[in-house]
Order: sequence, then C-alpha cells, then structure tokens
Amino acid sequence: MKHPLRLFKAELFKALAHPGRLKMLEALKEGEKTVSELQELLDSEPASASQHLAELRHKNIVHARKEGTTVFYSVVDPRLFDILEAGREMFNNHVSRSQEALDRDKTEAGTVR
Amino acid sequence: MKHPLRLFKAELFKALAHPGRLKMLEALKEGEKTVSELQELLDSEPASASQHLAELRHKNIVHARKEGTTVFYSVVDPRLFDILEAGREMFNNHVSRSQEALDRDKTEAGTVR
DNA sequence: ATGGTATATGGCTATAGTGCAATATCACTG
DNA sequence: CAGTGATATTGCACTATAGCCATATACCAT
Repeated sequence: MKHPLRLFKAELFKALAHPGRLKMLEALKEGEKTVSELQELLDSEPASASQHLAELRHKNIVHARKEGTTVFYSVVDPRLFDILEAGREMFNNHVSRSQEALDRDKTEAGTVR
Repeated sequence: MKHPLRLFKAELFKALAHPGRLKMLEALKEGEKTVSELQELLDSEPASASQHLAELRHKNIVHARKEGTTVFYSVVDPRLFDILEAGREMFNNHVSRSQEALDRDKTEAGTVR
C-alpha cells in the first residue's frame, strides 16, 4: 500500500463526514447503546442506521456486542471523542471569527473616511 | 438550520476525507506554502489540487494570500493539527490491536486444547 | 411466527479526475 | 510603452465512481 496512515485517516474522516453517524457516535460517548436506541436518533428508516453502523463497524470505529437478539454498540478508541471535541472547538472559533468580522465591518461602515 | 454544529463537523470531516487534501494540510503544518508547492505533493493535474484548495477555502479551513501571481495558503485554525494528530494515534492504536489479535491467534493455534 | 438487525438492490445526488479555456501578472523585446 | 510570451492559478464541461436513502428481503434467537 502507498501510504497506510493517510489512507486510514481519509477513511476515518470519511466515516465521520455524516451528520447521522456523528450523532450516533456522540451518543456513544455516554457508553454502550443498542441499535434501537441509535436508530431513534436518526430521522430516517431503521435500515439506514444499520447501514451506517455497518460502515463504522467495518472501519473498526465501533464494536458490536450481541446479547440475545439485541446488539450493543460502543466506540473502540476513546481518542475519537477528542476528534469530535476538537471539531466543536473549531466550530466555536469559526463563529467567533465570523462575528468579529461582522463587528469590524459595522464599525468601518460608520467611520468617516 | 437544524443543527449547525453537527453540520459544520460533517462538512469539516468531509473536507478531511481525502488523501490529497490531507497531504496538503499536513504540509501546511510547517507554515505557508504556495499552490505550486502543494500541487507537487499530489500526483494529479494541477487543476485538481486547485479545486481541492478551493474546497478547503470555501469551508474556511485554509486562508489564501495572493502576492503577485503566486498564492500562499495557510491553515486558519491550528486546532486542525490536533485532529490530524489524533487520527494518527488512532491509526497506531488500530495497528497495535490488530497485531495483538494476530499474536493471540497464533498462540491459540499452537495451543493444545 | 415475531422481534431485532443486517444485507441487497436500485435510483438519485455528490464528488473526483481530466483536459482545455480564461485570467492575471511578470519579463522581455522591439 | 505596446506587444508577445511564459508562468501561476482558476473555472468549466465532461465522464466515472462513490455515497445516501428507501424498499424489499434475509437472518437468527426466542
């Protein structure tokens, strides 16, 4: 393979690049959740959630534990939550910057040149 | 908008979900780079790199500074590098786990049951 | 059978890569 | 200093591939 690390990262971020999957993963921060619980988070068909979970499973981002007929999911590496957290921070910074830009423009608009 | 934070994250990770863009962003850890320099990292047409940069630009992940005919790119929020770093750690953990699994299987294979 | 999940398939949209044209700036040269 | 060419970067049109959702079907433990 050409560059395993970069390919892994690309696959990882691809797995995170979807609001539904993000929502489910965020929910898993509290610990194990059943498929049914995760499905309820998404406003789409149950099968859809199952497909998203399969993707996360295949990339070894989550682990499935079967107990009777119900399946419990959990994230494999807690480091994942750091990534999600950093993403949130970047969002906050992004909003701050936008706000500052707005303020700056407003001020300049009222300035006599 | 439904949930700006999650949408932002999804867009962010989508932007990172490509080996070429990752490579360019990683290179920007050292500081500003020109488009030409970044293009050389990718083994594809110059136009391709330019499009990827445009995508990163539109999502406010990188900033473009024009000087004459050459354009210098830099990342807007250094927190991005933490995400990349966490991704790398997850890769390392992933390989470790795989290796352990292999060792375990090997041992079990040689074990009389 | 039924409940809880998973997979297969088809249609639709989005994204990637390529080749080529367009624009902008700089460096010459006449 | 107009004209020409070289360089840097972007935009556009096209084709190919990948992702998403929904419907339908299969699995598996009770």
